[in-house]
Amino acid sequence: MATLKLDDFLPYRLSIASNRVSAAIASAYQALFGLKISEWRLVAVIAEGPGMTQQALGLATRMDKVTVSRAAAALVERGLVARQPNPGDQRSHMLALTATGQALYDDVAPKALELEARVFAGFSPAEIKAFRAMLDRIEASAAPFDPE
Amino acid sequence: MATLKLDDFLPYRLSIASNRVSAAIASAYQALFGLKISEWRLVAVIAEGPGMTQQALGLATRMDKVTVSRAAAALVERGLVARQPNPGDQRSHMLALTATGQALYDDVAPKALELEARVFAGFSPAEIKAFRAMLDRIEASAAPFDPE
DNA sequence: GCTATATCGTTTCATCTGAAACCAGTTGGA
DNA sequence: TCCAACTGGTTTCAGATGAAACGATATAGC
Repeated sequence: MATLKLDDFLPYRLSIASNRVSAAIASAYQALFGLKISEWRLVAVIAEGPGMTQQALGLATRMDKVTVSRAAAALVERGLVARQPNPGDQRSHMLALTATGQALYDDVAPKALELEARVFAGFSPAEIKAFRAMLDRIEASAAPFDPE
Repeated sequence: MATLKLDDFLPYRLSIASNRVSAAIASAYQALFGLKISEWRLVAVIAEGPGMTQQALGLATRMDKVTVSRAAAALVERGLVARQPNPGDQRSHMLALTATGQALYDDVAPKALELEARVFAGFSPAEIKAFRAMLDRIEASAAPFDPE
């Protein structure tokens, strides 16, 4: 009979570790900038490459279009993001950071990197590289089940 | 100015990988056995060591007591778990698998291990060991932020 | 061109989640 | 032996989530 110790079950460990990290990040962003993770992700991607539609943002952040829609609305509401008309398609808009949004990003990004550094403190660059590579492979091998 | 590519941000990658794996497992359990992940975790822990209270189960599964309460109620309702009185404390019960519950567990456990194997296919034992160790360290270094 | 179908984004709704209030039972201190 | 404070567990409530329905625009086939 197969026996299974929950603590040895990798999907469980992965989930616990990920939830802890997410909770840490979420509360830091919320406290420091009033941003939810979904909003922060949008800001980061828009900063990388302005002028994306929500659909493109959804792909880039792997988030549901509903989540993107709500996060974008919140950012526009707060004046961090502006919508420009999309000449080629009137259903969508191009999103870009406002000056305020850019300033916020310039403020948030270092904090994010610092948090990351804190969580992964004590890992050598080689270990981090290996970890990243494993996440890629896991993501790929679990993707088929995930409709998205 | 610090720049941050979302795709290079480890907490993000960790979250995506974990969510994919969880989604895969959740849908498999739901389809095969009608179990949610919280319910499955309870079954696994109760099988390991019967006669635990919900409070102990919460610690063992790192789940909220509300989640444990609901999962336990569902399992009792389905006749997979039975509550025995706890002689030392009438507020709580000792939970154990029924024969049906045990049979289900015997059925579920191999499938779980198989799914895990599929997701982590292509990883050497050494890689898996290293990965597990990194998850432990991440969990520990993110824990201080997490009130639980 | 005109209609059928597909797509972008928002809204609705049903579900899930955990914080806080709650009830029942337990414990410690006067 | 009381009663105040505490603990195990359930219920309530408010917020978050995503599937499905929707409105508006785009596109393809005729």
